[in-house]
Parts: sequence; C-alpha cells; structure tokens
Amino acid sequence: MNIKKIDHQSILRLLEEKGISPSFQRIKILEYLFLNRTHPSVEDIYKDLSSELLTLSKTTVYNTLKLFVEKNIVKAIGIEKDFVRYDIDISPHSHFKCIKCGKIYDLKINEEKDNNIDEGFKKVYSEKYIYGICKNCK
Amino acid sequence: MNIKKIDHQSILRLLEEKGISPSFQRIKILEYLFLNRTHPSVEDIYKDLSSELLTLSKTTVYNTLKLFVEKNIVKAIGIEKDFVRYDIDISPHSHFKCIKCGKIYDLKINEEKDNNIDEGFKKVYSEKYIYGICKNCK
DNA sequence: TTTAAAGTTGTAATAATTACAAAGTTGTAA
DNA sequence: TTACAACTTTGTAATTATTACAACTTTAAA
Repeated sequence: MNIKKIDHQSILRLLEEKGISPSFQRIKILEYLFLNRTHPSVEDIYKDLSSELLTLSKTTVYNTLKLFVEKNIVKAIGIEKDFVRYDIDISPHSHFKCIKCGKIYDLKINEEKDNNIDEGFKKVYSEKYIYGICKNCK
Repeated sequence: MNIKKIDHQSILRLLEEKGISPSFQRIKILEYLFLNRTHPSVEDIYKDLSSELLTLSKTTVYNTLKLFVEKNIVKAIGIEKDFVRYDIDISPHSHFKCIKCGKIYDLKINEEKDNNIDEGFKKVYSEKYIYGICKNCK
C-alpha cells in the first residue's frame, strides 16, 4: 500500500534521539506508524499488530502513543468525535476528512498569518480540520 | 456577567423559525446559551439549570443540543479532548483555548483563502482550534 | 374527552480512555 | 553469574461522556 519505507536503523535512531528505550513493542508501533500513513487509531494499531505481537495489550498501545506524543514523535489528531487518531507526520499541516468514506487526507497549510490572536495571547499549537466530500466520493 | 440580553420573544421566534416546538426545557436551554457565552458543556448546562428545572434530565440536555445542532441553531465545538462544548454563535470564527486557565476565547477568522484543498474536493465545514496562553495567564 | 404524537425522564448500555497492581524484562554493580 | 532496582508490559477494573431505550408525561388535534 504505502511506498514509503523506513529502515530499522532509522527507527532505532529516532527513539535514541528522543531518549526512549527501544522495546520491541515501541519499535513495532513506531514502524507501524511509518508504514501506515492513514492516521490510525489505537484500535487500528492494536488490531493490526496483534497478529504479530500475540500478547500485545491495548494499554501498551495507549502508553506508547502517549509517550510518543509527549516526546513529539507523533501528533494526536482530534478530527473524530469519539476517538483519537495519530499522525507520524508532525510537520505543520491540516487535515481533511471525507464525511462519506471517512478517509483522512493531509493538507498543506496555507501559510496563513496566524489568525487574529489578540496581543498578549501566546499561541502554542493549533489544529485545523476540514470536513467535506473527497474526490473519490463525488 | 454577560451583558448581551435576549428576550423571550426572540427565543420563541428563533425556535419557531426552525420548526422546533418551544417546550419549557428547550426555551430554558436556548436562553442559557444566549446568556452564557462561555461555550458550555452538557454538564455545565445541566448543573446550572437543574436548580430551576428540578426534574431536568441530562438526556434532555443531550437531546436538545443534538436537535439544536441539526437545526443549525448552535455549533458543537470539539476543542476539548473528552467532551463537547456548544456555541450559540454559529457565524464563522475559530477558538482559542488557554492551556493554563482553560478558558475558551472566540477568534475572528482571518478570511484565509480556504487552504489548499485539491480540486475535486468539496469543503462542507471546517474548524480551527488554537491552544496557548491567554492574556490573563501570562 | 379521547387519543396519538411529541417530549421528557431515568436507567442501562456502550465505548474510549485511564488507573492500577502484578508479572516480566533489562541493565548494572557486586 | 547473581541480585536488585528501574523500567516495561499486561490484564482487569474504574471512569466518563454519550447513546439507547422504554416508561411516563405533556400537548394538540379530533
């Protein structure tokens, strides 16, 4: 499906850089995120990795993603009403959700001069979600 | 607290316009939203109205807000991780959340030429959330 | 007044996430 | 190698927002 490959060494280097000890589970979850650029949920990751990691626990997936978000390796995406998606691409961009097929698309951000934030307010981060109909569903 | 007043007649007219029969609960909830421009949650509304509407049920608050959202009287705001806020102001604007005090501020939108949505994609609606530190908390 | 539809209520079910304690793993110092 | 502490994983239970649903109440029309 996804062409982009990531080698084991890069995974290890990334974890190392961020001061995260490279457990088998963490490596596998991070690798999964690199190979599946679909903004997967905990459920997705858990289901897909379970066949390989027979004893994987959902709690581990939650713990690991929490850690990755804290260490700024992945970004949590609040585009869904009732669960969180995760994005391995932490560069500034926004998301489009097709309200028909449910697919999430990445959107380049339009270097907007960041809104009318009043003086005295300090932006830390922001998120933009666009909902609509995608090309395939029209 | 909030200066903006709304009279009973306007509330009734608005419900009428949208084809919503004006039950006591609906009137009170809508009035609450007009008087409390704080992007309240179901919990907020339920707690605050309970003293006046002794038998109010949380389900009624959920039902009513669902109806209001469908009829385009209020907008659901997904700025929080684990509950929904509601905004009586349905005009296009974005939201700022102070990560220190938790307060939500309205932001005028910077008539951005709506992002780089690829041709063939059709936007239906969008949301922008900015997180940071507000004036009072610096 | 009768009756059906609409609205409200309380409780139970659902589902994502977190809390927590027990079990397993790893690395290091003796 | 052994002992031990720190870290990691796991499974279960708790939490919490929201939805489902059925019973009850209100409303409005005939």
